[in-house]
Amino acid sequence: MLTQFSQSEESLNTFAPRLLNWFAENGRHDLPWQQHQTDTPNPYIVWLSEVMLQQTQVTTVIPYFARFMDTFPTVQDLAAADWDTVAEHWAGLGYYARARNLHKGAKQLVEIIDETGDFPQTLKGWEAISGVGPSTAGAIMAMGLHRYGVICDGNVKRVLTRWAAIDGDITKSATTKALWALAERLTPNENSGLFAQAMMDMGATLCVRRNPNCQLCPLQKDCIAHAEGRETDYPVKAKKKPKPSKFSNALIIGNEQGEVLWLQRPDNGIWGGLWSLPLEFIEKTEGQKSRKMATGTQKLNVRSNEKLYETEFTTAEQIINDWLHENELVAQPVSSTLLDDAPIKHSLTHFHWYLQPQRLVIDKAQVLELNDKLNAANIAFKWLDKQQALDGLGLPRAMEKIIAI
DNA sequence: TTCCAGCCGT
DNA sequence: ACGGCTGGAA
Repeated sequence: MLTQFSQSEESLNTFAPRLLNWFAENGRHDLPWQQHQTDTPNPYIVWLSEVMLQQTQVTTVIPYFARFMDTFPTVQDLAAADWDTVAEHWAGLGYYARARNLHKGAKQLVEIIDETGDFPQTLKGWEAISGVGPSTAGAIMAMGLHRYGVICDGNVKRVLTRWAAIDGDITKSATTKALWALAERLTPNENSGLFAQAMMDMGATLCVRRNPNCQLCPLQKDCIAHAEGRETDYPVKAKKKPKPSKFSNALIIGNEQGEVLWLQRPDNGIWGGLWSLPLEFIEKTEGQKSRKMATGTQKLNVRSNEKLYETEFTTAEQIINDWLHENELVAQPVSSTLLDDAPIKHSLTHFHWYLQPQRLVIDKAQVLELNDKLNAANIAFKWLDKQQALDGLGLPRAMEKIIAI
């Protein structure tokens, strides 16, 4: 079965040489993960940088990459590290499942290296590593091993949907398939690593989402979207649903030494594996806030739709919320201004989150009681002052915002 | 202030 | 098909 492409054979055949020529003369060659590149490619550097770059821009990744390479110069160093050290290095980059998969992947890689003497050498071998999917595996094959590899990430999809006027929704599997087929058709057998870098660089610097710089583009003469003046109509994506809003109290529970209680979040869900203040989900309806009660303790009127939020309590938060309620302890709102509450707004993938810091100081006996309850449930927790928390814990940005008040 | 991109796991 | 985070741009 011959796949049909909207571009001519001539255009398909000259795509790679035009792009490679542009990259050689105008591309970026001094990114940190490129500087480390020599005639002997380093799969560790490519794997680490590609995972960091999966959902994050180059300028954001640069300092994180430098710090990772400093602390974990080899995959063995990363595999041997404690999770908390890895989390602290990743904190702020977001999508923390990437960090958990990276750490797990390092252990998988070390096991393979111990068995075979080297990193995986095949696409399938890399795709078996946690956190490595088809595009990252292709990038590692091409740039990390100097073998043949095809990438089809967001940059590539933007370039190709414009150049070939592919107007299917790129979130649909049929369109994804077509884009991969085109990417494979265009990737040269030689220098697929340079080609991958060139595609990503072109997409990131010229063929950008808004105001693409078509004048400098080596693909301009046969770009269908450009010919139609419809560059920004591509790529086609389904419209997004509006995000709902959620409201939570972030409990700053202090002891008499001025230390605050921190909880490690479970691996799944928001901020998985990082540290957070205990959260107390609240429901906001028609301007009224009502305190959310954990299962089994509700003495207040329970609304019929409250179950929607129950699963969002972690076990630790249920214990703390129950204990506070039993002891009739109520935290007081902390305001950045004297006059009114100023919740921290934090937007996540599919909802906006309003976090209201609330403070409460408990005495020595209460601390011991709470510690006992958390220990009994095997909860990971720490009492730390602000600076200790900032320096020693992997904190999500939202927590940094809260303790900055 | 609001909107948006982005790849993998489940 | 959906959830996950943040910084940058409009």
